[in-house]
Amino acid sequence: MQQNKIEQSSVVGAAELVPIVKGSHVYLVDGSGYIFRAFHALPPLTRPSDGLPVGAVHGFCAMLWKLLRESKASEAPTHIAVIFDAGRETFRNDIYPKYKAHRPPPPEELLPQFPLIRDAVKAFNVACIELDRYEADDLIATYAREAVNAGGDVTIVSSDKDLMQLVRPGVTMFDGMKAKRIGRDEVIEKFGVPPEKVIDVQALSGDSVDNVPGVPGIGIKTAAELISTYGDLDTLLARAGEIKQPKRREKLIEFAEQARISRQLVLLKEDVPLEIAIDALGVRDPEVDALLGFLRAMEFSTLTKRIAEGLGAEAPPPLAISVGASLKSKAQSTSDKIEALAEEEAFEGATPAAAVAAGTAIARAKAIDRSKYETITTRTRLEEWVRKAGQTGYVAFDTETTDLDATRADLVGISLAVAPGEACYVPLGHTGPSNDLFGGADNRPPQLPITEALDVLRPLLEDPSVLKIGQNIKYDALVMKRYGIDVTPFDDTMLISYALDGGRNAHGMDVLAERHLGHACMTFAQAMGQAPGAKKSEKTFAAMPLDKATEYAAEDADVTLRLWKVLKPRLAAEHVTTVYEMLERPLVPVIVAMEHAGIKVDRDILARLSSAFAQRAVRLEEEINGLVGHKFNLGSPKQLGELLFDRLKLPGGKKTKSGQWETRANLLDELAANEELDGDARRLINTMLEWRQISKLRSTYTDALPEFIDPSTGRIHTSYALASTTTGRLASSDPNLQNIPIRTKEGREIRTAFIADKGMKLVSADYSQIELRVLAHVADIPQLKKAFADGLDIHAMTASEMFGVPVKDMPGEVRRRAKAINFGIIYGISPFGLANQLSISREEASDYIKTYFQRFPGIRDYMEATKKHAHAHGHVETIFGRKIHYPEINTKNPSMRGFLERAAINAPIQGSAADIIRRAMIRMPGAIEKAKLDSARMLLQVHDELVFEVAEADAQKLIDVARRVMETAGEPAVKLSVPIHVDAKAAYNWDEAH
DNA sequence: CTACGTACGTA
DNA sequence: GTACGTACGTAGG
Repeated sequence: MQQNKIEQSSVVGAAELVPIVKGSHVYLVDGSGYIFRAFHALPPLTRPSDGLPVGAVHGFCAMLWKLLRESKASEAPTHIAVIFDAGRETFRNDIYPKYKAHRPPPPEELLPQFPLIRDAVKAFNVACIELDRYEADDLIATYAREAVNAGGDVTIVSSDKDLMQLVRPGVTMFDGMKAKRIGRDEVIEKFGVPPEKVIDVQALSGDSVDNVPGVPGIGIKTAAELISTYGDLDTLLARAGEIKQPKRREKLIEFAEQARISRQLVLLKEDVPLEIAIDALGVRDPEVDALLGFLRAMEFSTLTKRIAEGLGAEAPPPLAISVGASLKSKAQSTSDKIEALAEEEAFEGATPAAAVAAGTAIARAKAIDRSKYETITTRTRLEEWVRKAGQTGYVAFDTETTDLDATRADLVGISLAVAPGEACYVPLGHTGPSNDLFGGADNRPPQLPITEALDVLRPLLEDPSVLKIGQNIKYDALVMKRYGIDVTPFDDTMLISYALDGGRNAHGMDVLAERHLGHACMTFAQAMGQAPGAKKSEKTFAAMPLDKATEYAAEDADVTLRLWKVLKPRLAAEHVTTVYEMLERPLVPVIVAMEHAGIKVDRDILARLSSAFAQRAVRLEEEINGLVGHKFNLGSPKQLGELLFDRLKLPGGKKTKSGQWETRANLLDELAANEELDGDARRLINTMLEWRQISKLRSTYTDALPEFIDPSTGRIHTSYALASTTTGRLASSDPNLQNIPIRTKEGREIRTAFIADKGMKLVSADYSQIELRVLAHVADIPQLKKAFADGLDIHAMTASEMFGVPVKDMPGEVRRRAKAINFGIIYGISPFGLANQLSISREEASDYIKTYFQRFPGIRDYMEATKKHAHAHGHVETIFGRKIHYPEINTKNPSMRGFLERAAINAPIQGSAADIIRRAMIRMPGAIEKAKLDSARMLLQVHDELVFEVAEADAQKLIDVARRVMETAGEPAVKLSVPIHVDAKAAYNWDEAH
């Protein structure tokens, strides 16, 4: 959300084109190179309030500012761009697949800084450029060539030796960190040859970091000597036989081709198809508010001040309380405090543990007192609160509405909190108690008109320099979006808690308040009171009197702020900042957009199905009644169980733990397959199963879904819970669109009711076998990895390994069993469960498992290691570092322990897959925008599937984009050692698209 | 009206 | 054997 704002401003400035002429000076900054160098060369720096690593961001901002403002007039840039590497795969991998293959992933502290630096570039109103399949170096080479051709000068801001080949008349390099120019002489000093021969030297010497092979045994020194003697690489290779040293001669002859490939790898491409013309890179003034807002949000106070002065603007007040700083300056005066804050860049910060302690102390210092909250009904008081929040730099924020469903909720009020105990409530849509049929319009309490209040609040809620803190802020953001307000930037205490304590506790506000503040929140029911007569469903917040509403609403904001104080510092202390910043927080605006978009549903199709199902159910019911001889409630498992096992005395009955007969579908299936049963009994059971299926489809889907269609748009807006599962998966509700039927013919018909809008298509893209691929990767199983690399049928391969059956002409039953075992492994297999699934004996299942582990000992080792880790640490982790806690895993209760162990085995696999698709979703809007697919929107997520809507003509293009984003979603943090495959299809309804 | 168990839809 | 949400019947307030 913050990015959007900054992007807009840079787009505005991009309108004017400045052609390159003689005297133009183009600065091309190697962004990726700078990030790595700054990260390793500069001392680590963390944001005081939350410990987010920002050292590279700081170094980058300081360097960029210096370039823009402090270079000598003769060297001042007329054009400037910062250029980044787009992704891991480039055209060089087509030439040489192993190029840069051994690069380890960037360190954890660096990951959150990549997007921040892109934001920084935009905040400076400087063009931020990257292009898929090309490295930053190629873009730099291309821009440099264009600039020189047009008569301009070029400064490449980088110290990367790979760029030295570009130095020539008109092109120099500048080391942004050492503030040192690199010209022809410096290149000769480094390589022993002039710039135009650098690639020949590199082709010989290779580069172990980039995995450029070169010629073994030849380093830069020897290479330079050889090239100087023979003139260039081709001549050298042609005349290699003349070389005196025998070793060197042999190597050069043997590896001649490898040297030529190496030259191709190091040679920069000077004719990249540019998306942004060089004329569009003209230097623009920064947009003051956006830039200072960004710097302040990073909490660089000295730099903010310096840049503010340079821009002739007032420095914004620093964020009031960095936890560590406030600790340090406890007994100081306000002015001392501000002075202390001004030095916070030098301030190393309290230890993370001390920051946590301080935050907790602040949050708990003042008791929660509902009588102290202010009700705001005048513009002046509201403006005063907005000013206070602006000065503080953060504000807890909560909305009260008429409905729990944000896509249909109307705003009733907004509460704010700026410090523990300092909270207010702004009523906006209270109707007063409704004692009559007219909604009590006459009793409407005095309130600020909603449009006026929102006009005052909007600048605060959209202020890039003020952090808005919410508890499940997705809800509030969605409500505010419908009132035209973008809440940005934000933190979410629910998501912070989820990153910290997933598996330890739930993350609703009442649970968190109880756990972290020892406070029992006022419940909604308490606030509403037990007004007699009124039905609960008709009680909305709008009817609540203002005094009660203020106590309830302002308490929520107060509690949210206190929770933030307690929880935020823990992110850094417990090493999950990256999880929060990379997997949780950026997902919020994406989900808001998806929920807001909704999916079109054809009411008529559902209605038709519903009545067809109803007729069929009646027929089946009559048939059953005929067979049984009397009526009974088919929907009652209790009555059915008694009928089948007590009255008809059918064999094979099992009881549930509450002593009831079990009547689950797969049990009835087996019963019906029993040859000894008489025909009527089997007919009864089969009819019963059919009735259940049809009734389920009708009640859960065809009858229920139309109720969720928004009458004005014809679309269904589900709600995604971001913090309700233990593993990191999302959950969908109201309605749940993650369990729309697909397995049976009747069920699939329901999917045909999910349709694309006029002129549009639905695109469904789903990961193939993502969890098994994750398993192959994390457990490092050679056969599985090979099978995926070769694109084999993984279940057939498993069967073949286990039973020695060739894959060709394998009986379906054999493959089915192997498939069940593969799933069983993911679920933390047990003989009991496998036996149940396959309807075989426990002994047989036990044998299967034994055979499996003999064939894949690595899987057993992985499972044992996971269990051990869980017992030792109380948690397991996904490949992205998400922690899933199992505090009870050492319980003495064997069946419970077994359950938790299986869950702990499953969690890293399911959770890693969930993290991968989260990353894909986070990147998707940007990728769609970059591909100029304006018509495309992401609508749904079903664990391993994403559903989009797109103009018919763009469907194929979207498929390409979605597939690329999904298949590379783990990178660069994690590159799986198996390929990831995504299937995608477009059609006019969900059934055909899947 | 709520809480729980059972059944069943999805990945 | 993992992870969910919803509908329904039933027991108890």
